[in-house]
Amino acid sequence: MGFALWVCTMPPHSPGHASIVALLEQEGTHPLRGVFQMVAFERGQLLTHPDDADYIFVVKTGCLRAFLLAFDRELSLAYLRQGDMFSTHTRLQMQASEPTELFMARRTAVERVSAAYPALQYALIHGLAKVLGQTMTLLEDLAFHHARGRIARYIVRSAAQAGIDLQRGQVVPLTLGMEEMAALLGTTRQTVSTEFNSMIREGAFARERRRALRLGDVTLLKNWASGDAIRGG
Amino acid sequence: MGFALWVCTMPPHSPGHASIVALLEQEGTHPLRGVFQMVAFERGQLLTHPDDADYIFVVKTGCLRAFLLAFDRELSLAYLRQGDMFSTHTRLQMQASEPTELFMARRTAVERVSAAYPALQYALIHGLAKVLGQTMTLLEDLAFHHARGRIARYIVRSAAQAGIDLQRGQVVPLTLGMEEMAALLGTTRQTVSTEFNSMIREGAFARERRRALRLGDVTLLKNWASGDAIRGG
DNA sequence: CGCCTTTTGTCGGACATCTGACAGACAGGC
DNA sequence: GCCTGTCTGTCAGATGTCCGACAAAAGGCG
Repeated sequence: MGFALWVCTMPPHSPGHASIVALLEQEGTHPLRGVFQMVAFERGQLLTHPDDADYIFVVKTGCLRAFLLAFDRELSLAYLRQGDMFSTHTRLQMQASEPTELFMARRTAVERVSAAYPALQYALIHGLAKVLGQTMTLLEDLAFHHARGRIARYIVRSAAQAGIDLQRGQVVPLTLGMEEMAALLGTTRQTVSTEFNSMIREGAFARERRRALRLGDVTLLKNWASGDAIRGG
Repeated sequence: MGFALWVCTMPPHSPGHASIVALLEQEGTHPLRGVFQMVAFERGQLLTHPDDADYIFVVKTGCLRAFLLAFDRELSLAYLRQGDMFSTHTRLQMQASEPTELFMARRTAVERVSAAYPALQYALIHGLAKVLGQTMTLLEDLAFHHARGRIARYIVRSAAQAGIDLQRGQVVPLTLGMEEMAALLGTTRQTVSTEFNSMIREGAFARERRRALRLGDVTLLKNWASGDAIRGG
């Protein structure tokens, strides 16, 4: 059943994630309910365990931010939402970026039952692929793009995730504020704010509302997203 | 069989990798030999396939460099050596950094037989974990450390991989030259060269020979590796 | 509607790194 | 031993970003 082979190749945004949540939400004495417990987190709360055990979790509602932490800096790697599955026992910190409910289970318990539930395996691969994909994107951002290029790439990704074509007049919802965007793009909120407003002044887009923008000259955006290498920023 | 669950938790440098190469090297009509073919690459040669198919490979001899490519910049993620298994169908480019022999198989064929060969699954997890671990290290380098810190961390890792304590007088072999080190640390060879020589002048180590150094004041090295955040470089 | 908290915008100076260029050292081949 | 190719060392100037600080805007609550 070498589904791990897919980790390297699977696109992160595959459909069908709600099935694992539906499976775990079933009432009664469903066997999985004995494996997973539901835990709630407030906004800002970290995912920690005193015994540092190895848990697998599924996001039921809300949003978890996976990030690296060093000194007093944070680098966000991914935002995990409903249906996303991942592990606590990594180098990554996890924090609820809004009120969040998780299904949690010890990894050893999940291993015992996973062969009988393909949806579990599918969810894990999907979660891994999502973080891996975002990790590669982040590496490209940090190694090859200046701040403006990273912002442009984030906007293009946000449009794609919302199923919106890159055309003048379209409204692109942004799920992150300035500070969160800075943490995801590996820079500071001052740099993001300054650059973002400069891009608006150059006509690439306009501010529609707090967390949405209306596209303007999309050629500018595309050029910044693709052509803006560190060379000749 | 949820061994994919281990991807998140497994330390990348686990023992026992030679077993997969020994298995694949067996003579005669061993079933795996029908799945894997041996391919040789010259130094500098890229791993490409005209049909862009999805292959799994195991390094038999030599070394493959996995890297991201953008414009004319490269960012190395990992050097795969004997026993390391990985996939061609990722965003990563692969290049032989010395003459190299691989066992290669189509992913679909590997999936059909992997349940019968735990060594295959083990090798894949190990390969994934190695690249993942190195990816996290690289993200920490790029996001949190200046050039000097990255060099110090690379030296500390090289010492650990060679089983050498960080003590004055010890000789640490470095497997990479300046240019390769720069590509692995996400900077330029001029920056690495300038910084490396400055670290020598400050007494952290001395040049033993072309690709080895003799440790000096290891407190300096440790401080640079751990304390040198982007803040207050 | 006013107040408080949070988020965002902007600034000048400091710092880290990149860049193209050039020169020297080293290794391998003839 | 010489030549060539590769690798390494160094430089000055340019560029991008960070930083602490301060102010303004926005949102939520009573």
